[in-house]
Amino acid sequence: MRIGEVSRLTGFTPDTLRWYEKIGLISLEENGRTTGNYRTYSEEVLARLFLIKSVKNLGFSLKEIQLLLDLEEEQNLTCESISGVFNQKIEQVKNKIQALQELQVKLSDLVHTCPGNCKEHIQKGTIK
Amino acid sequence: MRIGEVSRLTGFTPDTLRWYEKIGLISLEENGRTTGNYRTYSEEVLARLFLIKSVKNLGFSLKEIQLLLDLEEEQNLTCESISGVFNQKIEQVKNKIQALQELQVKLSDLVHTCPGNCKEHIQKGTIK
DNA sequence: TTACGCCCTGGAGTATGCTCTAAGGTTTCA
DNA sequence: TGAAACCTTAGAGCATACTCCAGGGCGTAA
Repeated sequence: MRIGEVSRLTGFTPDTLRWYEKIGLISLEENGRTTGNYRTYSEEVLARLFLIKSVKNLGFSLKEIQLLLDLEEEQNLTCESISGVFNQKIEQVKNKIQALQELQVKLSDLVHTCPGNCKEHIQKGTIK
Repeated sequence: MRIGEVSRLTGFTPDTLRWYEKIGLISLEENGRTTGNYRTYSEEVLARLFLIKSVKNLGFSLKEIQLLLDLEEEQNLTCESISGVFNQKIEQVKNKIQALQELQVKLSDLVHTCPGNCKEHIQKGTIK
């Protein structure tokens, strides 16, 4: 399978596929090129790309995805290891939500007390 | 007031202060240099830096801060204009919170149904 | 054979907001 | 006078995740 078809199947652009290869997220096998030097993708690599895609949609960075792929490489992709990684991400997400909620409250307060208050606070930088 | 003192007062590093000047977020007056070519900061600029700092803490990008500063420049920093800008930001924050909450649910579901489910879903990229 | 689509490479550019470096000039204090 | 602290500039580098480009080669169908 050449890069164009993989692109259509996965939704990643050819540029992105080449990029992922460059940073080591995927790697083509020894025989991963045609005589004309075109990349060929095996079913395994395709599966890995679908993995990357779905985990990416869960908000994981490429670095975090790499860790998950390393686990798989080492045959350590167990329930426990997966749960560990995911729970960590859940914590991160929770923290981010909380920070944003606090921010929302602060912003709303500012807007609601705006007349005779907001502008001065902004100009003097006295928003806490 | 020279850059070092402004740095101590505002918490911005000298590099950051020079950066803000370069991108036009602040600008020193005509007489904003000593004979030795050192920057001097007026009280107005200092106040503007405190403004920048507090608005930055509310999650505004430098570009958004620039818009706010432009309003001030044009004497249009009224309750209405401030509320407009802030309400827009509140919307953004709300949307981000919602997206993260949905993500959290998805992640939690995955972890809770993990045994006999999670690994396969991950490997096959069948997480919805 | 030729046209067209697909693919290759290395390298630059994008956005955001700094941060660091090199190589020098200025101020201040003892 | 000399050291230490402070300041100057232009330009490169960082992190993230691509995206685009130029200048070429490959594959296939008419």
